[in-house]
Amino acid sequence: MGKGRAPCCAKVGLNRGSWTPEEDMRLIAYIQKFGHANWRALPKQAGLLRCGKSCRLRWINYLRPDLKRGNFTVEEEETLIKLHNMLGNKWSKIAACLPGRTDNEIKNVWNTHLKKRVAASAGEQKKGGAKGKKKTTCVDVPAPAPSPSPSSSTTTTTTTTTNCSSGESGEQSNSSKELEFELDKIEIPMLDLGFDLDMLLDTVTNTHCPAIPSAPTSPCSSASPPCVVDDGALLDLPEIDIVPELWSIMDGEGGAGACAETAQDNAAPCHGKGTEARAATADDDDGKEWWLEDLEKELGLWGPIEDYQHQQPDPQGCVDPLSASVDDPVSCYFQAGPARATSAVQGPEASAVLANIPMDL
DNA sequence: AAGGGCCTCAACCGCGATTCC
DNA sequence: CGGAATCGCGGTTGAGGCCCT
Repeated sequence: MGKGRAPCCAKVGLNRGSWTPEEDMRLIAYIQKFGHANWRALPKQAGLLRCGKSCRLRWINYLRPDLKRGNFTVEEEETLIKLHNMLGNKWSKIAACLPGRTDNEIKNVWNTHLKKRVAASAGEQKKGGAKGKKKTTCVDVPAPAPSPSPSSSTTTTTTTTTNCSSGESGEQSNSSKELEFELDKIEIPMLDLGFDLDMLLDTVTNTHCPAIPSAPTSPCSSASPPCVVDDGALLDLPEIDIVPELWSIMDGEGGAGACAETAQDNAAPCHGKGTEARAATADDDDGKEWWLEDLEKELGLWGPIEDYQHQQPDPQGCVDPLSASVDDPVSCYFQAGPARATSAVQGPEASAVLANIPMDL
């Protein structure tokens, strides 16, 4: 645990609060080009007046192209309940098992909906008499994790598995057998999720969900090619000209001067442990459509999808002269969709997508 | 129609874990 | 090996929207 923690963005006068479409676009464009090998250096490189943490959060929770949007399905909710039963508040682990959902989203859904629902149903079960021993201890009543699990948070991390098993709560300390044992006890009716409990187990123990169908491939997994849009063809992102004092302040405080250059130097950003995607590489056009449409709606850019579908023959993706003029990089990007936008960004018309990013960056 | 309360969710904060040098 | 830098996680907050009275 480092002692020299960098100051929060608030302390150096960076932007906070809601993201503007332009900021989103900058972030997307940058990550599409260079990945996110260094979150701390990223905002400077991308010309964003945000701290790296904020950028990371925005990308992971909102801009990532492989995100699902909209309400949780019943299946997802059931899965979430089960996983929470097993893992407690390990939102990132749970998120790994719910393709397209973020830990933040899951946390919100749990806290706002499912917790109450589960508590209510648990209460009803109690009233109606605990049916069967297996439920009384395993229903979602988060219990403090007694075990000194190395990965557990010291704050209020809870787990629900402790009552059911040996007391070893950490997901990493649980053997598959133990988890299997847990799963056997879970009473929630198993829905047809397209995967079975073994898959879930695999998921839980490996913190990712290779077995779950339709899970978006993680473009940035260590097994995947590095998130370089076009290997060897990285553009030099122009230096941004925003309040240089700010960056020097940040560099000075964080001693990140050396890091500041890393993004550009990284020919293969997002390599190694990167688990967040750059842009989805899956050829899922339907997925792109909803992703695009939803994101456009979010950013107030949405128009009938047909409008640009007709124009898509243009390989650059920046096409529709009416609703997606190249003067509007945000619109252009979202109309192009994640994968398409990738090529759009790197193509000759990259300047269109990055129009608002100073080209001398 | 207006006001107030409730709910949702994006974003922030702080800290532990991990990696780098 | 130890310290620094960075990442990632989980808890919390607050603005905005929705619903009820």
